[in-house]
Amino acid sequence: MTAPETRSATPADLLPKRPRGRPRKTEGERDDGNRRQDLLAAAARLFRHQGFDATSTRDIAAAVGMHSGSPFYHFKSKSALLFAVVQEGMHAAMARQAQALQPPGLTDPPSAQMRRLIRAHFDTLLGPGNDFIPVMLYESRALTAAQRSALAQLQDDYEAAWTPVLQALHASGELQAPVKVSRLLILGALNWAVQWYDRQKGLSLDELTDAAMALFFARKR
Amino acid sequence: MTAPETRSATPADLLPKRPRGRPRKTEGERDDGNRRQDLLAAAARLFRHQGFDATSTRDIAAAVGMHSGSPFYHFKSKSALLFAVVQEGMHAAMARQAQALQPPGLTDPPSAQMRRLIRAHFDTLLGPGNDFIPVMLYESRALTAAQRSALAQLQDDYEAAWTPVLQALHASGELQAPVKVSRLLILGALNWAVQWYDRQKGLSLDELTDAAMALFFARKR
DNA sequence: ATTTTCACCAAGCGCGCGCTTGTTAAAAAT
DNA sequence: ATTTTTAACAAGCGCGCGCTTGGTGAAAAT
Repeated sequence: MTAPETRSATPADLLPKRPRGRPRKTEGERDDGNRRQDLLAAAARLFRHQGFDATSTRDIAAAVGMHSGSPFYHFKSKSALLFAVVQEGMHAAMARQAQALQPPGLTDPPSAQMRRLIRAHFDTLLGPGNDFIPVMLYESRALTAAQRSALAQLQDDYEAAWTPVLQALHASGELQAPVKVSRLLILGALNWAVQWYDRQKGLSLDELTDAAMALFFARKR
Repeated sequence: MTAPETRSATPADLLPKRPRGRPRKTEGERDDGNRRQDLLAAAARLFRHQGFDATSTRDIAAAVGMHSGSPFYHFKSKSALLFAVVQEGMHAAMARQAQALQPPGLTDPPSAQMRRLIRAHFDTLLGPGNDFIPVMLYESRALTAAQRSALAQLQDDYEAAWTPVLQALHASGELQAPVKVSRLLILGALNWAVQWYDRQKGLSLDELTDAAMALFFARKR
């Protein structure tokens, strides 16, 4: 009889029995590391909904049909896995932001640029399946000091893009509060939406963006 | 030789050796339960700075000079201790809010009422030694379902006070976005300040309140 | 045909955690 | 003077955690 691990409730007999060894690399197709991606996605989902500490590496392994030790082949520690999640999230967020700011949009009025920045931010935060950034916002305390400062660099880059647009809005009188503290308060208002926004509740991301614009910026005279 | 507990690094010999038994109740003075208060304050501080899961009940006991099992005399579980912390925080917050709204302030303009609401909220969030509400905002996931719904009731009461003031500001044109989503976005912006506000950094709570008012509300014409 | 590499399984170690149980000393009540 | 109550100590149990180590079958490289 094959003994289950320690006393787990997930006996080996019930697992999908994936084939061992190398996966097929069909016709030069780059299929490399897609189990790693599976682990990242599962970890992000679990970290988001139960928190980092309340999620065991066994939970993550089970979610992708592995045994408890196997994730450590792909990530050298649980915290390295968390870091990979937040890094992935930030890279996606910056790609989405770059798309929102790319020409020809750079030439239209500051308020239109701001609307696209906010809309992109909501996509990143609240779009379907986007668990990576919520995890970053609420679980990064579990990172090591080195990982946290690497993350802070990415966050600075992301937030820096907001400053020139806010300065233009301040110059035109549409933004009445100081630029620096405005950026902090505005991003706070947006980030907090993770706590209450529900996609099924009839408020679309476009409507939410409209509300935010109306709240923060005066109509031009 | 008195063996230390299990393998702890806190041998009984090094603890302050508090007197056992009942504390003195000097001349009818109500001194009851002030060790319980010590535990609450220590737990709030530790929960805030290291998170609930990363704080052991041994940490909390050590912070008030107790042995590891003693906190369970005052609180029947770690999560009950967390609940007591957030409950205490909410009661203090509502008392501070009631003071901000008490007559004769109720008769002055909505914008002045709103300023006092925001200022009171910042006191609750960012005032010195106020760890209770930050713990509530970021650690309530560790509560049981029953505790969470009891907490939600208190939060609803607290937030309900904002609605009539926002409605008045909307009616006068000072608030341009819908009231309901405005309340969510505004409270988000304020709550997020816990993440970045630093009392030593030269921005006072009054200045912060000014900035928030300028950001959210248009000057009356 | 043989060797090497990859991606996992199988088993379990040691540690720190929340919490319990029995005891004790001082204060309060009788 | 005796009993009861209070607030803690002393010791440790059992469990689940992160992580490790050795093995193994299939694919890839030679």
